[in-house]
Amino acid sequence: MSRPQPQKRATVHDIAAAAGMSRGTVSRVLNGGYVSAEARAAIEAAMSDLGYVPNNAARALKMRRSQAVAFVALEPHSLFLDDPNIGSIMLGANAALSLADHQMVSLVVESARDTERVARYLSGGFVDGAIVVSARTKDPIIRVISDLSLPAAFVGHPPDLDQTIPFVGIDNVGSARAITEHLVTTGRRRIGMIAAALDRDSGIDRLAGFRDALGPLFDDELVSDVPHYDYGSGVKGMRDLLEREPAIDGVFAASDAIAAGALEALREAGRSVPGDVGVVGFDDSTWAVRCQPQLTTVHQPAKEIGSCAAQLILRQLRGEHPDPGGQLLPTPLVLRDSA
Amino acid sequence: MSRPQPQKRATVHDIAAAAGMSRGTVSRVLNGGYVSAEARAAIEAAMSDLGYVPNNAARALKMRRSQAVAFVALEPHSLFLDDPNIGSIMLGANAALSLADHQMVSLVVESARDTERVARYLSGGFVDGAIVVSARTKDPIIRVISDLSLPAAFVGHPPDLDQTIPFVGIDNVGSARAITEHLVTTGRRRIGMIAAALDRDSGIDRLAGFRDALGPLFDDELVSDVPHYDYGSGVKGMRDLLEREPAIDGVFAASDAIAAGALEALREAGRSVPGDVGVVGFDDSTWAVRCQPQLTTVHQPAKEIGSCAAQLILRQLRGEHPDPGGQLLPTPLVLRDSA
DNA sequence: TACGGATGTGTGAACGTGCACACAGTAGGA
DNA sequence: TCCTACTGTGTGCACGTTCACACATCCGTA
Repeated sequence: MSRPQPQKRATVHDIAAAAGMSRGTVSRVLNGGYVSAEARAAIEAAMSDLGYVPNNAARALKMRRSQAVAFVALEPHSLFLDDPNIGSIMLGANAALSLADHQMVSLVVESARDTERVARYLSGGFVDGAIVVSARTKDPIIRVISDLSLPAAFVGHPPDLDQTIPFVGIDNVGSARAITEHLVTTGRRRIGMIAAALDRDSGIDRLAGFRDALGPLFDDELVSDVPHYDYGSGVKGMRDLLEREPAIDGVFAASDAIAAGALEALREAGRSVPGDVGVVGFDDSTWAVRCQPQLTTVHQPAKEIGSCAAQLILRQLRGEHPDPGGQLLPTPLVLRDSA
Repeated sequence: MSRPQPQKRATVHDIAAAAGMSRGTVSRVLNGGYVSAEARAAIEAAMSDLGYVPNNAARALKMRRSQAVAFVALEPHSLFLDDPNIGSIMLGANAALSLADHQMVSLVVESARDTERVARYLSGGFVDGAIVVSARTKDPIIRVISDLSLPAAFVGHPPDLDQTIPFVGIDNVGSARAITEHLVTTGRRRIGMIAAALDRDSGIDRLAGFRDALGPLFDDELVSDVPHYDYGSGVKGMRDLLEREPAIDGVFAASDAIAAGALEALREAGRSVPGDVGVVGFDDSTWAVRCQPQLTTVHQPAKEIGSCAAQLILRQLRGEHPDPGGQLLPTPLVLRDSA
């Protein structure tokens, strides 16, 4: 009696009894099959009378399908702050799953406690698959998914641990190379980078692309590395670069938020953009159009990434085995005013 | 054969057989009860051997408890853009639920299609309760929750439809009054407001508080209303106000994002802040410290709001009936440089 | 000796579904 | 006339779990 039972709800039995039919017929009304018009009418009347709603838990148990897919956001705290794209990725995934009549459920993992509980949740039959955002290689969630062979898709970077899990992302190296080349071809010569999150693939790859594009022009002294993809880091990073090389005339910021911070630091220092210094960002987030001047940047197709990840799951649920190589989406350059 | 069955997983039966025990004993190992040391050891060995994970769907069916609580975000598209607090609210709720060993699952409702599917999901026994963010009065989700008498809590504004559902929020009227009074007491005389979202309670209440605080100083001409709580709206709203009243010396922006936009418009117009014009915002979001000058604003305790909503659910799950009046959290003024 | 309580274990039923199967009636063709 | 096909309906079982109950053993005490 300590735990009050939730109020009793109508079941197939109840509406079968009310309609004077058997459970089987009710089931056929719900799931298709031969049912006479009168029987259907009687049953539908009973259903709306008693306010019947099918019990998903029972259905999932029997069918071994829940029609739900998890969207697992690891370290969301930093994600929400650093990456304005996470919301768009979620909405993209939701839209795609929605079309296939699947429910997306987002789970956030902040603590070790969360990790364990989410692992239990994923293994428990409440979801048919999982989209995992920004996992680190070592993350225990990956092991669980791998052991369970739960249909999964990774967003952002490949799960080194299990090569059979597909992923979707962008070509960070190529995109960074392309936007850096834009700085070069517009005549910049002393080009620096504010590199962030060098403990993640995205951070490492953007730096690699930068170095790649500059070739002999590359100067180790002109790379300032900051911990996060955020505004504050941008301010700090830019001040740092200005101190090291006052003659700097081009900057590649590893994210739009960082670029926004860099603009602020440049304004402080009395440099004009793009006159004295050309600045480019990465993400094409809301930051890009908010800045003064608006940012030239790399467009991240966040919505498409989400929907692509969803497709990877749906395909696995249909029994297809997507090629494990992973999928890279195009990232067009967006030319605005900052470089 | 069109739909491949997910791979067969170990059940209590399997591990009972492997350990030479009965299902009952296995259940007792999992849920507590009298079990001898040897039996426990044998069963635990079998469990790790076979990689056993309990099936939540079956447990939920039998127990009528899923240990999961939904976090329903209505119109998340505008939320993610407008309200930087939604993430913090989520994390606050998750932390509180996590402590009670409940899984939070976020559901996103964008389309009519989503509404229906989420309603089904909520009624289906996959969750024990629901936290609903920013519902409008007419939202069909409210009806579903009400009909089901699913334990629920609303965030942000009271569900007019069903007064038995508790809510948690802030005193928008009082907070707006307080911050407006700050403008008055610091000597501003021609004070305007950029009011947003006048189709929501939050928008209406903030305007009411503003009017309240000004009393005879209030001038209808000095209110510019914009659709959303975002940066662009702030720029537009401020330009509008400057045109109507060039002598304006104080502005209450309905959100920090709007305030940031207003600062931009003021800079364009060559006004200094706080010298010529004092500007105050609302939310104490990341915008507040990013701006130049940093914003004087109203602190929204987003994390606490989330955790408070979670508590309201947990309390209902324990069988208590929280007073339906709702709960308003304190919103301290944060004095920075913009006014 | 007999009894009550504590400890340990097995068994059957139920949670609410969906599906395979069985059955009944009708119609059409060989 | 019989066999088959199609439509419509009812019944039993299984999904994997928990819980109530029955049973079994051991101990201390009346």
